[in-house]
Amino acid sequence: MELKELKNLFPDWEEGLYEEVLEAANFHTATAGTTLLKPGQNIRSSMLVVSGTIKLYREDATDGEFFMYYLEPGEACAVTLVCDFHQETSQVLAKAVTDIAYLAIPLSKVDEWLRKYKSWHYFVIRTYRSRYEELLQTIHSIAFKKMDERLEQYLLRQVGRWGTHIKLTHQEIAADLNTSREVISRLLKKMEHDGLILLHRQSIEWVGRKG
Amino acid sequence: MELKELKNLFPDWEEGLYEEVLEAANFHTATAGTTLLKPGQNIRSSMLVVSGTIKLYREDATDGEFFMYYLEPGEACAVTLVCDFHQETSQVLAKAVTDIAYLAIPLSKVDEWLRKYKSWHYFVIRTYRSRYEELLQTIHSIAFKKMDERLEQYLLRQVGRWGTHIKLTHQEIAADLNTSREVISRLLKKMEHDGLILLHRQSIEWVGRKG
DNA sequence: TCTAATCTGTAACAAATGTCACCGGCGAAG
DNA sequence: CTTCGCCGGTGACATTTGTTACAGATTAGA
Repeated sequence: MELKELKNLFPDWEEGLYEEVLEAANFHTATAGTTLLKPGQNIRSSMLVVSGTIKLYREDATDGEFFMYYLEPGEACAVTLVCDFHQETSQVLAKAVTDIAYLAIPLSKVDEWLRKYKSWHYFVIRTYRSRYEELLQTIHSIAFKKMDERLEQYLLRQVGRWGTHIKLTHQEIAADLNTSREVISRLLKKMEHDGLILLHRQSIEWVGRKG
Repeated sequence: MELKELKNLFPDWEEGLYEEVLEAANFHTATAGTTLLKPGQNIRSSMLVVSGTIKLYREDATDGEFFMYYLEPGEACAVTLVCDFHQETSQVLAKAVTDIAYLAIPLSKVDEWLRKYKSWHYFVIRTYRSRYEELLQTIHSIAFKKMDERLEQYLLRQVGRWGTHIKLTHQEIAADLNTSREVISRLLKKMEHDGLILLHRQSIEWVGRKG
């Protein structure tokens, strides 16, 4: 992990901070599909994503899991950043969507830098704030939108993230939107009928709105 | 506002912080029903609740408003605490539910103390974190629970907050749960039938589960 | 007192979503 | 090649929630 690369990923930090991070952090890699964080697990370090994409779920014993958000390069996991304030074991599941690389920061350092580096402090707050906004957004969708709108929004985000060729099964989409596979199949079929998408096996192609 | 009272409300702060807060803060009061924060309004100060209860809504131009949470004495509004990092005007509506008293802290001080007082920093983070947890909880309810369960949960929280005599109209409850009055009436009637509550005019009495 | 507004109850219906049953197609493992 | 499991499609139906339309009851105010 090079200094230059780090500065690129996190452009808003102060000078001394980069060096400290490089020194204190452990560089890790993992292959697609790996579970990075299990619910109930004690969190000892925080994650800064270097490359790849991570998916975060909220786990619940009774009702299953709930998709929270993606983590991308240059972002940090808000949950692990502040989870030690009460020694809590956050009920979160993190999975690598692609092959990934990340820096693991010991929580003691996270804490130490808060006082030492203003930019780190802001980074933490900003991370939290943006996640908060995202959650509000999600709530808004669930509370006010119907499934067809949510699905379209979901697909559009996938397109923005990985291009017009969406490699997801109906099952996976249904899981992310907390509904059943049949409902998704139904709505996708309708969207195909409306010329928004093309349905292939294991994948969907976004062709957008005509006119 | 006395030092002793302040220490009581916010027991986890450092010594010098109390004095600074007393000096920098403006003490305000407002009567029940007052709108304390309008969406789009520029936020110049953060609120620390001294007495009474405040209700926070997320405002949206197209789909109306969404009830977020209550603010109680000893708590701070997470939204106003960090809203200036990008000069944003958060889309939030705050209303006094009861007569209230609060301290208004200039945002410059909020920022200054972050670096000066570790306990203040933790206070801010903790505030954010607990709101985050609460949002997750809310999402969970909306995503997984049906209306009857949500209603029961809602009523139970009211009971915990203000006692078994719930002074709310069906209309108000419906607004908080983003549904229609008729649905609430229907479900309440069923709950009465099941012996959970007694319905009066303008109010509901919680009698709990038998056995 | 009379009137208007608000609150609650309810029936009937519409729409959205969840569930069940079953089918055929495809691909991986043997 | 055959079998098995996952993927997608689809129809029928149940359930939940939203909507419309009213009616009676209570309260506030003129």
